[in-house]
Amino acid sequence: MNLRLARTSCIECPIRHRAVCAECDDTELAVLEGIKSYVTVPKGGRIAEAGESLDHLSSVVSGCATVSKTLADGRRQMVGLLLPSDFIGRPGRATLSFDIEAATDVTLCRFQRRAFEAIIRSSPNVARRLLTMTLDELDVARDWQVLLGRLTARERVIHFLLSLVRREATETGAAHRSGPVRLELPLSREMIADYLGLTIETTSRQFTALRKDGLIKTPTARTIVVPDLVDLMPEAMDEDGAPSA
Amino acid sequence: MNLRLARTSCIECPIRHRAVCAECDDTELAVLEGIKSYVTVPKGGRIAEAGESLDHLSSVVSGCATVSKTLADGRRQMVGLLLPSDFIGRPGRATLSFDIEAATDVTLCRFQRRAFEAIIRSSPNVARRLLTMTLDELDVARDWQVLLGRLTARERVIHFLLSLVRREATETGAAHRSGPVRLELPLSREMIADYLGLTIETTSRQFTALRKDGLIKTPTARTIVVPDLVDLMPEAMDEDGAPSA
DNA sequence: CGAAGAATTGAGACGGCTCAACCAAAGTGG
DNA sequence: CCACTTTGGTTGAGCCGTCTCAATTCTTCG
Repeated sequence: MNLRLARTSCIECPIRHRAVCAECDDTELAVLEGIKSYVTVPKGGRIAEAGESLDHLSSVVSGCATVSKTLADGRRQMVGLLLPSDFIGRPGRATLSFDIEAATDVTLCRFQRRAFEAIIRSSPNVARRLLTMTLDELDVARDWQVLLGRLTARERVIHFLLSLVRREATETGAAHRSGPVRLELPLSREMIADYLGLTIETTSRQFTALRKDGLIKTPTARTIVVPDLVDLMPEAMDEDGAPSA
Repeated sequence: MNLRLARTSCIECPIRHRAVCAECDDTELAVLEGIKSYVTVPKGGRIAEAGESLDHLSSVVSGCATVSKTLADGRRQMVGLLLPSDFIGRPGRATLSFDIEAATDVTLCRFQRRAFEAIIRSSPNVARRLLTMTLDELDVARDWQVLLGRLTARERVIHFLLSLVRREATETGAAHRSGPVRLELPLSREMIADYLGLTIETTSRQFTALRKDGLIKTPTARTIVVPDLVDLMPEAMDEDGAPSA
């Protein structure tokens, strides 16, 4: 399940400025460079399992992974989506509370737990960056809680689509809030359902409903075209009447 | 809305060993001692509002506060419960994304944002502790996501009760997993409903159902007695068949 | 071309929501 | 001190959105 990649220099790393290492100076980067190793997990592969002990921490370099929990009777809820630059693992604790799986082929930049924990102690830049990233994840998790607790199926799906659009926008830098947008869904319907706390069927029905309402087009099941974002946004039901950034 | 308290020494502070300052040495503690101030917010008072800029960070010393978001049409979802030793605010960012309100009278130990951020930079013990606490909060938020996305009303209420029991246990140190337990609910039915992503009515009905099933007794609306925890736990539906710690 | 997996669609059941009445406890004012 | 209001909680009846179960279509890939 693992495939060693050619060593890439941190300097030309695609996630250099967004990952845990974002605030490192050259010296710190050199240390990380020394202990890192790349690994690729194929689509569908397990990256980590709840309860099992992890001896590597890592950053997602490319691809998309899911964080989820499965109940004894099979009910499943996704609680996190890991994209390039996101961090996996918990310094200071060996075990994880959730399953992590590759939704697409995923390339990881891994660090030995021990070595990384030492770096955190010696390099406040890494520690601070990790704190910021964790606080951001906490905000995401809490917004997700609002979605799961209070939004209707239609609102959830719209929210999901808008979040993908927003992410794409921040990645490419293009900040268009109107006009047509094309999306490649990184997740299957089943995964989207697990993401949104719905069933596959309800999720699918919402997509067709949105299509019939002319809010989206679906050239293929995995491709969504939004003719005009402005039509979608008023239905998103964000907080308190504030414009949904 | 604020009431200044007599200055209490950090040494005899009830949350000394669990809050952000838990890992501080005497020198660091002295610095914190110098910049802290106590404030009490009465039950129902707003501690902070989403979007507004906060110039104090603080620890909850006593009482119970809620973190929540309200949608434009009034739907409300609680996303966090703040108890003694929990931290409020985000170093490195002035604004909060959620409303924070006092569910009971709440006493806070406050620090000027600027001063505290300086401490974080100079004292890795505080930064590390804050990272650990944030990671813990993230785990809580994600378990909460599972509850909101996949559990039935009955399961949610049972989960809620068990989480209160567990918290009480860790506070007092007593770790009984069977036998009668008495709980004082810190939240009204409305707040519990917002916590669980349900309506007041459904929440109330679940309490009566549990009472009729003999799993709990309700001497008053705010007091729950659990005759035997063991009866409640199998219904909690925790992950994957693992015993619900 | 056939098989397996993914997605869609339909029909009916059910859990939780809405709306509304009712009740108990705690203030409040004459 | 007692009617009146207010607040928080419970209960009931009916509706609606989502789930369940099942059949069908579409897609991918050997």
